[in-house]
Amino acid sequence: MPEGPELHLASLYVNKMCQGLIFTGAVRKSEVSKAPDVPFTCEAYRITAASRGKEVKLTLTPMKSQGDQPMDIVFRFGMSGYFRLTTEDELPKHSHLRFYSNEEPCRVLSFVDTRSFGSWQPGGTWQPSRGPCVITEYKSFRSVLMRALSDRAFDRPVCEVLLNQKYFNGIGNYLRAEILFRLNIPPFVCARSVLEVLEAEEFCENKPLVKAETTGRNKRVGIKEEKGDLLRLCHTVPLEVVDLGGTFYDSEKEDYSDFKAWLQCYCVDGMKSARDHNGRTVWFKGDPGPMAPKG
DNA sequence: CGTCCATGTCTAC
DNA sequence: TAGACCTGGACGG
Repeated sequence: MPEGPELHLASLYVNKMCQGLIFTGAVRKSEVSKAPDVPFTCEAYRITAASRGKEVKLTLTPMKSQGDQPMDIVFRFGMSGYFRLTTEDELPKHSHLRFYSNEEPCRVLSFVDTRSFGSWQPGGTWQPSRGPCVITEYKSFRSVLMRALSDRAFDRPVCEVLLNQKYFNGIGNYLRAEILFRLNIPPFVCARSVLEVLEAEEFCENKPLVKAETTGRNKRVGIKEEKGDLLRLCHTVPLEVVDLGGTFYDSEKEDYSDFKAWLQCYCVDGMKSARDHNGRTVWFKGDPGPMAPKG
């Protein structure tokens, strides 16, 4: 699950489910987790969440200022992380970090991570090597990127650069496929050649967001960029998944059918796939582009 | 039973 | 660039 949209949905989930809840006691770690202990204990505290790209920050806020300090914990989700609020009886398998409510019987907010590639950092801040969030910081995402095009990082194929979290914080393997597919951009063209022709942000900021279903009039007139350019789609395509959100993140039974129906390219029958230079599968349609790995 | 694959980093040679 | 870190589901024999 976890690319930018899932992390953002996770923050919405925590804020919704924990609104009005009071948590108490220590933050507890599973026996098997090798991640750091969270040295926080408090009689009564609240939990709120925020997301930035592929990170979620939980803020634990003591209710009475009796010397207890608030604490931030920054999570990365690896390949399988998510949050769930359950009763103690129904703790999910692989619940690795737990926050206990003061209810009777109590409920538990769990960080669940089957494969344990995820991580957390108590007292943490957003990872400095990661750039602005494509979902929540679009404007600065765009300006940072447009000012950085001389970076050798952009010598790489665009499909690989889209996974570089220094510039595309929140984009992952399914989003890169969906975004490039929408614009018919071959995955293995040089990233800089795609990006250097884009307009500076002031020209794009205030353009109205045109929905995928355009009017017949727009089609007839042939308005250019009705979908937006590559950077705009790095914002709007993840937002589509966020809007899908409730249906698969919020429900108890994991139902991916809406999400699967939303995918147009990633793992879709009839699409091509190839390994990129980092060994990850990239999905696309048509021409792979000139920088495709040989063999 | 086995092999391959997975929405991601992270680090060592 | 290759391997490490993990669990589990799909599929083959």
